[in-house]
Amino acid sequence: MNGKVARPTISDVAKAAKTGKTSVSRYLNGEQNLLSDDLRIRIETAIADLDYRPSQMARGLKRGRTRLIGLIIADITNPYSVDVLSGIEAACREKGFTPLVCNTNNEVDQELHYLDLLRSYQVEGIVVNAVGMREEGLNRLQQSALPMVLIDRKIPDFACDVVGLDNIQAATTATVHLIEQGFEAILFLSEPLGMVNTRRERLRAFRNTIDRYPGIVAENAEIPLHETELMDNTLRQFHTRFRGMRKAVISANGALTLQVARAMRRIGLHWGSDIGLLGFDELEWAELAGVGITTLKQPTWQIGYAALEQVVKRIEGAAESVHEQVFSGELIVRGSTAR
Amino acid sequence: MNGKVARPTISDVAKAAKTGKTSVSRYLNGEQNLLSDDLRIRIETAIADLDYRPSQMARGLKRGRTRLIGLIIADITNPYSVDVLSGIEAACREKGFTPLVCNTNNEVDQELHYLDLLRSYQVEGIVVNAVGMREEGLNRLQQSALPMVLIDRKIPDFACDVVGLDNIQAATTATVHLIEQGFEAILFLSEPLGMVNTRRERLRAFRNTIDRYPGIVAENAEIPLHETELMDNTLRQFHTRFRGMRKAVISANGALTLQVARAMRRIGLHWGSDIGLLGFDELEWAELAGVGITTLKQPTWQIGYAALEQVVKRIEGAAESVHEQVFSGELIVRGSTAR
DNA sequence: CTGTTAGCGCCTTCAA
DNA sequence: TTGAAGGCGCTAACAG
Repeated sequence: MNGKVARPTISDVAKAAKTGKTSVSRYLNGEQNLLSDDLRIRIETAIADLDYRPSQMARGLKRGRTRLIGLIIADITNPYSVDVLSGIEAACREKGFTPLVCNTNNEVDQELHYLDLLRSYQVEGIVVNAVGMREEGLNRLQQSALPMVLIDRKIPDFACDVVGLDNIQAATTATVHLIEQGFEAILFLSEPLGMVNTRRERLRAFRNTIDRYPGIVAENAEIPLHETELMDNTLRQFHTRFRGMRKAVISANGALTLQVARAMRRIGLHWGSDIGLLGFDELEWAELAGVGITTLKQPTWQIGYAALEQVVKRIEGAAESVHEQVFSGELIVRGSTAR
Repeated sequence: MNGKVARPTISDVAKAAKTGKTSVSRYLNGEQNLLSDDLRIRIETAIADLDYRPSQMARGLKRGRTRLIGLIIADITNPYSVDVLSGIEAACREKGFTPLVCNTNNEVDQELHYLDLLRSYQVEGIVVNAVGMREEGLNRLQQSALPMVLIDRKIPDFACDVVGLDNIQAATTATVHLIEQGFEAILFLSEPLGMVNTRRERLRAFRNTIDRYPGIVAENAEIPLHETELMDNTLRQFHTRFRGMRKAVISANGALTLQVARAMRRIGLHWGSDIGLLGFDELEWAELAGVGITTLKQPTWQIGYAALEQVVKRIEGAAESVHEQVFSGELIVRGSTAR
């Protein structure tokens, strides 16, 4: 009466429906029109009776199609990633794939580990929001020749489909906005640029834009996320150095904006009055923080969705050359950049 | 030169190492001590040369052990869920399991869909943060007799291991804090109670605590997350009805706290001065919102970790009766509940 | 329209 | 210490 009841197999269904496995298999694979009504109904009821579900393991083994897609997410704690994930998931559901989510916690080691894992589960494609992934990771990846698309960020020296924000447009929009609001000295804050193309592109667009407006001062600084002292000092100095001018800070991503806001709190700088503040990435709490923080919102969900669409295209054999897809950001103006 | 290179199989390795598949299999399964040094080395290099990875699909099929654990998350957009997830992941890594993350988006349909999916991938256990899941879902679950543990919230009429917050302790701590801070009328705000045990337990503990302090007024209201008007009115009324008394609001979870804060903004109520505010769940922006918001922080990561440990125990055959594990919350005091 | 058969890649007796 | 053979649950020829 107790003990593990073995899962019913296709043979059990065949037996119960008094037919062969092939017909059941056909039924399962949508070739139902090839079956007589009678047989179809028998199979239907047998499946229902036994509460049968085909084993994806066996299917995957046989067909080589696992319908699995690997997701490598740099930091699942980041709202950006989560929103993207959400878009990917929706797309997966629509296309009949199942996402295998791997959180690398911003550690390159984990990235390698998960890459292996995904291969061993024979995922049909991968969507990656990479942290580091150089050499080793790249080699493994290229060997496996798996359909893959990058999100947000490119990997240096690696030609691959990418989906992300139109960094030029976004950074330009943000910068112009600040200038129009009358800010005269602007500090672009980012995490260390490294080889991260998004950071570099945003910074470059920022500088290019400022160059078009003589008299406006452009500065930039690279600050690791948790270097609070460096952050405090940088802001303090920027503030005193341009005393008498209208100043503003652009923060290159959401996680950093949080740190900037905290730092301003600590050193008693009020955004909106003492200093302007504009951050990339929308934050659910942006309107609640003081007079509100102006943000540049990315269409995160769409980015995720598009990324998955792109892998699926590749899985289905699209052979076009490397495909880059960018989405425009949207400026959401709040008190922190008011005149 | 191009075209898909077929993944190497165990046979390829065997061939390359000039031996049989059995030995390779033994090598892979840690029975390396049974192999001669010579053979072991040959296999080792063959594996490295071919960059071979055993197919989990085939393994799963053969042994019935997929090393897959299904995670059903009600809303991946919720920071609570993400933190828990993060703990689960860490534990998975340690125990050698792979999480299959399913986001149900708070939809019962999705829950059923994913339950099927997980079964079809033959996951060995499930960790669930359920939304609804009644009848249908339950039946399917009970039939499958899969090791399972619930997170945060129980499912009515379903005996199952649970890991979550000590709601009584937490709600009591929160309530006592407010009373000690001199608040005389306290409104407990939650989403509709429904059959959600966490909401009910928190509310009950709140009322029980207040009962011990004569003269303190306790109220409560149920407000769906996005009913902004209802929220506004409820707060407004509460505020005017107890004019002249020191009032505070407790919000039963993080998502709701965000809505409460927004509503207070809208109707011009300032937490910390006009009214007290305390929310369950820590928020990364809690210190940035006005004078700061006092929160009751859950050890989310630990909860996730513990949940996974528990499923693994079950997978490995623990037959103890239903196991409930609760963690204490920690009050983080900020400006919103100052005297 | 329907059934038989031969593997997919791996592990596990069983025999050498 | 090693290898050969069978089968996990399923699909895809190939016959009827």
